[in-house]
Amino acid sequence: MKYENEFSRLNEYQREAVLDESEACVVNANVGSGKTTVLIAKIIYLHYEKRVPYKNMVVLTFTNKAANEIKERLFQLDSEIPQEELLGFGTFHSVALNLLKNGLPLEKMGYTRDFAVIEPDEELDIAMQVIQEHHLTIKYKNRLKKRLEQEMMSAQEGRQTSKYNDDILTLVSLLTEEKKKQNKMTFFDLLHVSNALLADYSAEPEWIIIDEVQDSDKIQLEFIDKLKGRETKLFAVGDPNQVIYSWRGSSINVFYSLKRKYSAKEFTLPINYRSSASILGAARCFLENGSQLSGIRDQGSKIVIKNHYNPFNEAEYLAERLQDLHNKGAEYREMAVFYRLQNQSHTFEAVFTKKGIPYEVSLKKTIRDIPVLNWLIKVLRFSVNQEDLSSALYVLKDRFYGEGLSDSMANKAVKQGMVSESRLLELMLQFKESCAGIGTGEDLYEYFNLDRYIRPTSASYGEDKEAVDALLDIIVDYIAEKQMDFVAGLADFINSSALYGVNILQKDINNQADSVKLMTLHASKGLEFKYVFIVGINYGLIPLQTRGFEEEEERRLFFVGITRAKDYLELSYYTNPESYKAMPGASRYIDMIPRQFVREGMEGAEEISLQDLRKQVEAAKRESQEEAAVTVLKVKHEKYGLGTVVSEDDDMILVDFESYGQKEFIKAFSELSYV
DNA sequence: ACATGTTAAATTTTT
DNA sequence: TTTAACATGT
Repeated sequence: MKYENEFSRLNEYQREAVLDESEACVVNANVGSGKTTVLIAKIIYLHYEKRVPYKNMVVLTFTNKAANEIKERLFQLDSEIPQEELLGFGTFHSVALNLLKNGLPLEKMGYTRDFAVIEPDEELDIAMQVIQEHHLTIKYKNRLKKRLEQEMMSAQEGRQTSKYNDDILTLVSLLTEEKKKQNKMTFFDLLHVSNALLADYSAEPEWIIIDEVQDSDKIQLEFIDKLKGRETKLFAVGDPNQVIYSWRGSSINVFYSLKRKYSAKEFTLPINYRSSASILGAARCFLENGSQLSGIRDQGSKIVIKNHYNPFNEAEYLAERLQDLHNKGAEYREMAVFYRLQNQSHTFEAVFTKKGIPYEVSLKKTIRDIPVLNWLIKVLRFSVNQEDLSSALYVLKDRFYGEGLSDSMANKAVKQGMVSESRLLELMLQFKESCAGIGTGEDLYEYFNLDRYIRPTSASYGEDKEAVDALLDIIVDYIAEKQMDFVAGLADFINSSALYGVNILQKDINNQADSVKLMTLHASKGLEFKYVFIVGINYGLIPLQTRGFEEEEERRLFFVGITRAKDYLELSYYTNPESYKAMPGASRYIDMIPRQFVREGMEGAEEISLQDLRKQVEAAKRESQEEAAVTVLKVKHEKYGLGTVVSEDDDMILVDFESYGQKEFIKAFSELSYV
């Protein structure tokens, strides 16, 4: 039988975990040790050997990508699995959504079955409207999103007081009511409402299987607990060394507390198949105390440590280096550049574009990032749900698209039913009755008379129309494929687009394209590349210097980064980081790597010690300072404008500004750029 | 209404 | 360090 092949490739550790019979079991899987392989093998084993139907399993992942990977593997064995068998397979949020849509008595929580899922920004819009309507006093409104998130979390933990003396608690309860009234749930609400309802109504799956369990936050753990019936068995895989999202609510202890809570048997997957011995040797220095990590590959090429003068220099060097690798036969898709902060990508983008190196920046684009689509989605939201007043108000009040009504006019039209104030409002209100004849994207476009409302005279018209056409086509196709009634299908699309995203810009997600990947260390989790370059390893940047400074997490983040590399790892730092966060010179993390795994400099076999490298760096620094002393250095500052450098040392820089006079800055914090 | 002093926060990101 | 919002004073 075909499925048995899945087991023959497992090593003894993996097989032991898959064949295990205990009620609850956690797998402590080292980086690169075949975590997903074991998880999928377990599912296949349960299904084919133990005859557990897929619909009796709940398989929880954190990303849609991971969920799709698992489902795809199952389809490879049997392409005929019906969709509804796999409703329990997906992210925590999508599984919760399916439970709410198909079973849980959510009327008890003040919702109806056709509720809508909203993104965080939309909740913020509603919150602002609530604040305005009830004349609430809220401090730090610019950080409301973060504050709301915190308040929701602390309400979850039963805390009733807030840090500031304002109406935030009133806002939270009014907002909760308003969301119920408008029949909307945020991502948080999906789990929160599910948890509340699961207390009385147990779904009791036969098995709960969890991927990357170390990333679970409080509410997700509660979801697992509520979902788990007396007879439910548990299988969870994770790696305590890869906790990099504790700032989002996961904790390092999740793995062990789960084990204790369910008296789970623990298995370990110790062998890393991914990386060369040199890379693993370095990685071991960044492990949690007491963790083991063994590999099976040979030494491989040593880790290269490079020093560059500044980010621009580095980008120029890297461009050449990558091109060189490519000329020698390596594919661009096997190469990746990791950095700590999003905005570090700009230098690379500019230089790579100039040099014609294909690249892709990993940045998620959602519908909300494109203003015209953000507006259009709200038009559709109100059209299918007339309780959704906040969307209607947004649509009418938007200054760029639609009719651009004033606050009071829009309120009159929407809340007091003065429909004649707005043709667009009429169209939205009549949509449900009039949409019978709509079959194509163009029909939808025509119905709402969108040409008039997306500003045909504006410079962005062409681009906007293209985006609108693309989205409308995607919507119509989606409804056709699901064979749903038009209105219901449209509502379903809006929900799933919030949860799974929509690929409007196909070129952004084309994984087949042979391009270098640029991403933050966080985004690199779960991926692997033949050649990995980690840049900007300066103290202050890696590890990032912050106020609530948790070095442990930064160390794990760096660990995640270096363990992405299969064959070749290159680390670099700047002499002049040109960022107020970073200090000149190598981060401590560079020194932590044992010399035996390191080859310094690129050319030649002779090894240069770290000491020598430091001397070189010092020399380069001195050189550049001497240079600075001879030639007059011009600098630019956002606020003070142009100026010349009067003097500088390791820490301070004194600048004479043309229109301000002299001012001294601490180098590490000043936002000066050389011109 | 405007001027001046004080305080908190800045980053990573999936759904 | 820098910024924006908040707090208080005239």
